[in-house]
Amino acid sequence: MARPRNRDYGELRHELVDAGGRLLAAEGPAALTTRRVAQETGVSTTAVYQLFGDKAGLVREMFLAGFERLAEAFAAVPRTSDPVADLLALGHAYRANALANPHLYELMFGRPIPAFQPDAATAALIQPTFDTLVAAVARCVQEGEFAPGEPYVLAVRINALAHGLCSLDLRGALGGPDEARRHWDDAFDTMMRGLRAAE
Amino acid sequence: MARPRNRDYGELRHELVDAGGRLLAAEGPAALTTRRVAQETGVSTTAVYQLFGDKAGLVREMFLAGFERLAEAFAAVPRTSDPVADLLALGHAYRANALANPHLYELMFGRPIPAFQPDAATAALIQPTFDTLVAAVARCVQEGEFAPGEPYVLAVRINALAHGLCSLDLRGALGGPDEARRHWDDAFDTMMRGLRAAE
DNA sequence: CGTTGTTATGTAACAACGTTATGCTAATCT
DNA sequence: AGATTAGCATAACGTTGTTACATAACAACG
Repeated sequence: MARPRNRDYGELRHELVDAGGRLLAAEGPAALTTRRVAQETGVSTTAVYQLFGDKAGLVREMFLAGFERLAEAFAAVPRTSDPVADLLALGHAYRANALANPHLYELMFGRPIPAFQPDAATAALIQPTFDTLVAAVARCVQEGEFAPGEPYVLAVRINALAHGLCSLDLRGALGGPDEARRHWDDAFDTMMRGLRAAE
Repeated sequence: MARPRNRDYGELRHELVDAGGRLLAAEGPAALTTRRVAQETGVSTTAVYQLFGDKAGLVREMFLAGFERLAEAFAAVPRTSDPVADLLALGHAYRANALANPHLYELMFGRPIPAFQPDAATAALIQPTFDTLVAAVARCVQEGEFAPGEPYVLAVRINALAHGLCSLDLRGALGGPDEARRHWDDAFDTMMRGLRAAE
């Protein structure tokens, strides 16, 4: 009856998201225009609207791709017999991911493109990434390293510190690379000390 | 020989910054256009360019006004004999300020308007606001409540946690108002525990 | 007091943006 | 093979930031 609808699953979709990712990483959110994304991919802007509805739809895909990358970085962190060390390793993976692509990090945790704001459905899709952190915290509690507490709540605490530090770092408020790294490690030391079970 | 240049110090300047602040607070960064700001003030867009150079110049002024407001909120926090309680009060003032005007908070600590990025000179102007926090931390160290440490470094740690929590809160990731408040208080309890001097 | 040089401001236009109406192309089903 | 319809390009619309131009206001000088 009709031409097949590879609309949602075509590879053009992936190419556009990829081009958008490259543009964002290289030149920042201001360079992320539908025209440039289309041009880089060798198609017209119409493709973006056909495949994603509007620019926010494309950005939404880039947003989710960012979280997938973060989830992969988390998955690559080995699990040892020291739950606290594992938690700190997760933190370093989070930090490395942020520093590797600052603009993408801002897209994931800030709001550099006013037209895009993750809705509830989108927010739900990134929950698994956060759950990795919750699980690592739960291990620390179960093995008696942390004082008793609901792992989810403790994870929020750690997440807040991590995000705050990355945010300051990307703004250049933490000094040079070495100094920034020291801030990170020392801040997590303090946080771990606060979470530790009483001796 | 010439007309006086009230260019930099006229009250029109203040009116435009004010109108921009109202627009940002009420409708968010997408509504902050030079045309609307000019229209609200009853002048033409040219005035913005004459007084501020470009849109980023106007936004820069709004940015600084935001930090002045925060500094005032900090100054209104009374100083008691309990330095840790005073520090926590400073934190609550920070939080209240963020929740009172989320869009302004994002302008101050995020990057919702790509055209505006605070340069080094602008960043230097907001240092005094941060110094208030450093001073409060220094008291905690001097009076033996906190373990010895450089106050500036400890303040960064606290600032990171505060910003991370506000950021999550404004994104709605902390649940309802009561739950968000509990997250804040508990997170600061943990941080204070980590900073405390050994008994 | 009028001329002159400079500033303040409005008008109108520019390029670039997000978006959409229109229509051609080509792939699939009957 | 012909009909049907998704996929995409062309070209336009309205809005954005910005600027060239013109005009009006004002202070200093003759």
